[in-house]
Amino acid sequence: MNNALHNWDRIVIHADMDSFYAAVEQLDDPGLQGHPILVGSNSGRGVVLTASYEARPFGVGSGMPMAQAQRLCPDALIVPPRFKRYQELSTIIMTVFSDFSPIVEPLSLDEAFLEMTGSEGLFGEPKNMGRQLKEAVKTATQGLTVSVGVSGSKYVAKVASGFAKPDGLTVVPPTAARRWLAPLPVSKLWGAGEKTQTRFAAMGLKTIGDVANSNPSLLVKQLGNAGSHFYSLSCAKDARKVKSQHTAKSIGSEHTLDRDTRHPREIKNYLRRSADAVARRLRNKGLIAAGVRVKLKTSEFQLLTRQEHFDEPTDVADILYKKASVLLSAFQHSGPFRLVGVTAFDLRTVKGPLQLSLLKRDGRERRLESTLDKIAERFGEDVVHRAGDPKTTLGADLVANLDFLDNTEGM
DNA sequence: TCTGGGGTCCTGATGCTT
DNA sequence: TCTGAAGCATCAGGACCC
Repeated sequence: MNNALHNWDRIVIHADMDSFYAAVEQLDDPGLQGHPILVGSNSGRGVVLTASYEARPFGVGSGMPMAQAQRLCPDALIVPPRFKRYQELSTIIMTVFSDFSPIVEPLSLDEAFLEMTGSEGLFGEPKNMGRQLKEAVKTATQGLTVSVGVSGSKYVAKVASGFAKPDGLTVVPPTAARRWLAPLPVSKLWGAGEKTQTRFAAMGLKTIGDVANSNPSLLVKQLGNAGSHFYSLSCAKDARKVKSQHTAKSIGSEHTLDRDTRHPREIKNYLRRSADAVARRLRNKGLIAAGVRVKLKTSEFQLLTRQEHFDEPTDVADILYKKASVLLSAFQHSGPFRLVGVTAFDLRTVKGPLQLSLLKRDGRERRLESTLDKIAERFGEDVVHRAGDPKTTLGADLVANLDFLDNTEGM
């Protein structure tokens, strides 16, 4: 092993595509290359999703209202997003990542952590790992660039990947991490947004080094548990593992209205649209929801929520909608509202939802559970998931003929 | 100037159970 | 049977991230 590796207990890579949506648009349409472009909706109340690097010197960035971005950069071309295409390229990129490590934790379509500990034999020292990863992504996507950070923890790797964008490669050995972080502003602490930064400022803490040299018990007193979290990060201590398994905890759909409204009928139309979208996504992912939450945003940007559990988990749009409509009447605020949303939460994997609801009626669900467990044992979970879908032959069979279940009792 | 949509996690209040 | 405390679950809201 290389001598330089003696100080590396862990090797973590954070890879982050450079202005991903905008780069994809420029890749697919060479006429856009070299021009400032803004990906996002140009209508009504849209914001910039991604600005190309040509647009950024004008002060334009993600999350900025489109109207404001256009004023700052009048020559910019506005391109509506094509999420399907971004998803396609994301799949290619994640496949490249998985060629480098069996443990990949995607954070979004365009970034991920890779656990690289123990792969020095394959890819050489950390810097070489980063170089090869960048090259592989560029080749697989026919030209997209990725910025890569390599260090001994997720946090430092993440800060490092953003250090030399675009097309950067920053390697921070674990022993140098605390020193490397020290001069950076507190805004680089993961989880410290605007509010927290204001509180740090009030405490006289401007840099990560200031936080690392401060009194941790004072931080806890001022910021609660987050105080000790930020203190650990500032000292480059972050033992969180890279996790390849991700299970969704909630699925939501929300709409900002073209104009604010206080009319229940209009709001219910949006509830219906959102409930349909959520139910579709639940079914696509083979999930059912045990509860639903309604979200309203007032004209003054106050966010209000009401939630409730179902008697039994569901993925049916109509049930989501009906519960959401009931919740709507529980809000004290009469509007007007600018945003309406529906979120399904407390998600579970489908285990024959249709059959379960049918059998619940005649008290046979426990038998079904054990039957499905047996099927899973013999044929794998995937078969059980497909059995839960009435569109499949197996699912249809199960639904059509409940006697099948009785006959499989002795399986 | 005027603030999207998809999420996650945390905290404090409240209510239920033991 | 009543009551208070402790523990836990749920809910609403806030903050944050991409």
